[in-house]
Amino acid sequence: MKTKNPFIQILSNFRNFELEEEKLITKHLELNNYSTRDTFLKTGERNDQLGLITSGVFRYYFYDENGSEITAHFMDVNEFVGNVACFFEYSISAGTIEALTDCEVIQISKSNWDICKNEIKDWEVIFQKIINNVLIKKTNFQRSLLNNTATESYLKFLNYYPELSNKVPLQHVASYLGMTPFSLSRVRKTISTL
Amino acid sequence: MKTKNPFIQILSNFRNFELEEEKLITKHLELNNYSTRDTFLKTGERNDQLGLITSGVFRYYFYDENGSEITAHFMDVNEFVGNVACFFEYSISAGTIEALTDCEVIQISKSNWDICKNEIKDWEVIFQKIINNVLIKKTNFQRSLLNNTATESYLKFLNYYPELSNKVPLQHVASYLGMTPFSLSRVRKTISTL
DNA sequence: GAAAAGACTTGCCATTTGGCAATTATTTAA
DNA sequence: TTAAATAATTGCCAAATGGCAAGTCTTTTC
Repeated sequence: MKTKNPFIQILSNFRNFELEEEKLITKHLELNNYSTRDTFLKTGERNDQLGLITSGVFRYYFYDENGSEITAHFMDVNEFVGNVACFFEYSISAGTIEALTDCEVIQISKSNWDICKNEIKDWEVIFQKIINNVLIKKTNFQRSLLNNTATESYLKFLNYYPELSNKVPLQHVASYLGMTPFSLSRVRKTISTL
Repeated sequence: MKTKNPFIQILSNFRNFELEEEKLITKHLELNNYSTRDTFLKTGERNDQLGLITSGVFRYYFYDENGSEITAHFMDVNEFVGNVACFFEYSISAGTIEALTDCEVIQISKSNWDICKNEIKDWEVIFQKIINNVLIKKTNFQRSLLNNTATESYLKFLNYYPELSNKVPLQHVASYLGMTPFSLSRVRKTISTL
């Protein structure tokens, strides 16, 4: 039996599709490869692609009011890559999405997405639910960072995203957790001697 | 001309409703009053009500792994009150929603919501979008707290939720921002002398 | 309206984290 | 393969925040 397209697999968690529907969806998807440091989306651009990561890691970063670079999200295997707010609202991205490793992505353009929306029942709701779940998870995690020490935050990160710590440079993890690279380096040292 | 029901008003930002639809929706809504310190939802309960706040403020709080009480959300006028994750998934709430002032709420039960879902086109998508927007806003705000000093965080809070600072006890704002009440008290002192 | 309970402020000191410079390790590019 | 650039570590000190106790102010309750 042929292995299912991972993109459809994710959607299938919310509803089963007829073979005809699967074909239609597949026809509107595109496989893309990114090398380390390639960008999926740049600041100021409209985000007209949404992709499911089948290998690799991306990060989303922007510059805050002091000009400091802040890594606000990581996007890992089996997660969607894209600035979802921009994708759905045709708005302009305030940050950049960059590949931290070589990546493979199954992606759909906004125009193809709109076609599927008209053809496939529940299409929009399914995506909304997926995004909702991601956001709820993310909000809860960020909330937990606010009331923790640096060490606790990093331990939670390790627990929450066990895959990421090996793939992502320390400086970006530090930024993501809201601490300096110096602090994170010290935290790691402390943890390693436990 | 009769003033529109605020609940329908909010939904109308996403789609216009026929008069018949509005009647149907209204029929499934209920007006409720809460006194200060009444609970909308308790830890361990299933959240089968979703409400639009027409006056007053609620907070959502839970106890973290150290047993400290953490205020994770405020819900103000024109926002929805409820644990949305629980509402849509019939799951059990990990925290309590409590009225911080006397409140008036237009609410809908899950069973009535389900009825509307079958009767009103786009019903589910509209709610998903509303929740999505709230979550995106919340995530961005929380993210900004991670890279700020206590004073900056409080100034952002004032800017972001200008109404709330007068209505909400200091201790809960402090918890929300991830600092101690002592620190927030000092921050306020500093700010007042600027 | 008085007593009690709870919330907020402030001082003092401890702890945590940040900032910067110097050093080492790792990655990139020629 | 080597030189250059970038990233990570570590020491030292400064700044920010936390913890606790005492005192004041506010709210609740009887």
